Amino acid sequence: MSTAGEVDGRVSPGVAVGRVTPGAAAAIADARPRASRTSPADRAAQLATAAEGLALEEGLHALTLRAVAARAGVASSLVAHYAPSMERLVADTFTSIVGAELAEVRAHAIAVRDPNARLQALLATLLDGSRDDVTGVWVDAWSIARRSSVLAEAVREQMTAWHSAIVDALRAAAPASMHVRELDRVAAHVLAMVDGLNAHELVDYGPTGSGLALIARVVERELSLPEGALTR
Amino acid sequence: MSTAGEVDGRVSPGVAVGRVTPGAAAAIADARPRASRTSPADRAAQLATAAEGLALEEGLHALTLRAVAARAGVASSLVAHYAPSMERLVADTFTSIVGAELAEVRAHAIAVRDPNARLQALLATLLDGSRDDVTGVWVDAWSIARRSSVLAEAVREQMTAWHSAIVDALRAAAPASMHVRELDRVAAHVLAMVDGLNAHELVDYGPTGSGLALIARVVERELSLPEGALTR
DNA sequence: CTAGATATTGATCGCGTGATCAACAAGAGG
DNA sequence: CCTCTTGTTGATCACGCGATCAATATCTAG
Repeated sequence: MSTAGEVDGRVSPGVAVGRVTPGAAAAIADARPRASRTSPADRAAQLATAAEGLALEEGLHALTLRAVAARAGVASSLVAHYAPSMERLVADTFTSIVGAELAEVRAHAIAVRDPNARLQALLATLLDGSRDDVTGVWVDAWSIARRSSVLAEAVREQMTAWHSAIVDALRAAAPASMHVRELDRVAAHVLAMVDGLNAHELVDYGPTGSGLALIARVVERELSLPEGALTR
Repeated sequence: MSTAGEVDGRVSPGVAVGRVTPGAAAAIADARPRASRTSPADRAAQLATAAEGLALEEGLHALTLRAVAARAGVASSLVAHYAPSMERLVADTFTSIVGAELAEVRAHAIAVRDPNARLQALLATLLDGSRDDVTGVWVDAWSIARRSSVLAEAVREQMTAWHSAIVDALRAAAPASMHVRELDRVAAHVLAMVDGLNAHELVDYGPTGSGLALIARVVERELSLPEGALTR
């Protein structure tokens, strides 16, 4: 709007209509059937799903207005309409993905009765390499979070949630005499190892699948469990 | 020069001189005194230094032709002239930074006579937070390596180098009865924890400085050292 | 002192990014 | 059936990216 007359790269100096005719330049943009009119809540959910899938498949870096729009079959301006900014979209998508993973893993672990077996299930699930996509999102997040305080905040929240999930699993398998402080320490140890080992596996470093043995060993000692209690 | 006539954003349809006059459009690009003519080796070294500084200060993501050129006080095309591609520049810069860090830390550790004190010095140096910039480069590298096999290869090389440096330090402090396989296992454990804890610290997660205690505890046990041997 | 070799440059291309906004159209309420 | 709210769109802007190449400027060998 305003400043009239820029069309086709050429400037027509005399034209000062006061308002541009936007369609005049005619560049094909999307060539897509118009998206059906939907309730804001549904559309927001659909865009979130598209963003999550994209991030899992291509990484957080792949979250662009146009890429998310294409995956949802929608104009890029619609994505911008629903997301206040890309920084927020990235942070929210991270939270959704990681939050869902935590809920899923937690549910999977809770289904196991025996505390030792449950702890083992939790650790094994975290390290079996079946969640490389989520691990990739974590690593992307640590990297991007250095430049995005919004994402950094989201990352800290999810790490705290994971920490307490690990503490829960540890407590059930630990002797009652263990204090909260000790459980926190062991949980921090486990979380650091899980994150480190997963980052390593992401670049195909180290013998695959050896991670569980490493962690199980130290956790068994810390919780005074018999050797091999967490590796069957 | 070719395809004539594009100047100032306007297209003069009739002009078909066969060759363009490239300078005609006159857009200010750099406004910088011409860089002194230098030997290729010196210039390459200077550009590498600029790239390393930039990566340490702003992350591997900040490595662009134009950013490196600006820091070196040189035209961006000169950077492109010396680097076969940005992917290579990024991988080489990563290798330089991390390789230098390893050499430095190694030298610092070797200067310590007592094996236990040396091991402690190594671990403390890795975790004291004074190398956040290098940690950032590591995290960026893990993230980018997923899309760059060139960088992934460089990352694996440096991880292997670090692994053996840690093994060296462990061996000196370990009982002679420990086998190579055990030392490898403990080193893998330490490396995973260092990387995990450093990633955590990068987003300000967790109590600062608690990392050394965590690692020292497990290493003392694994090497059959007296409790507190690595924490003074 | 000149001529050749080559280090360095500026311009340009084609593409991708986030953001913005008037215009359009589809469904809901009267 | 018509009106109005609002979900949706296309075009556009200003920017930054890696890469390429003819032209230029400088150093050096003869």
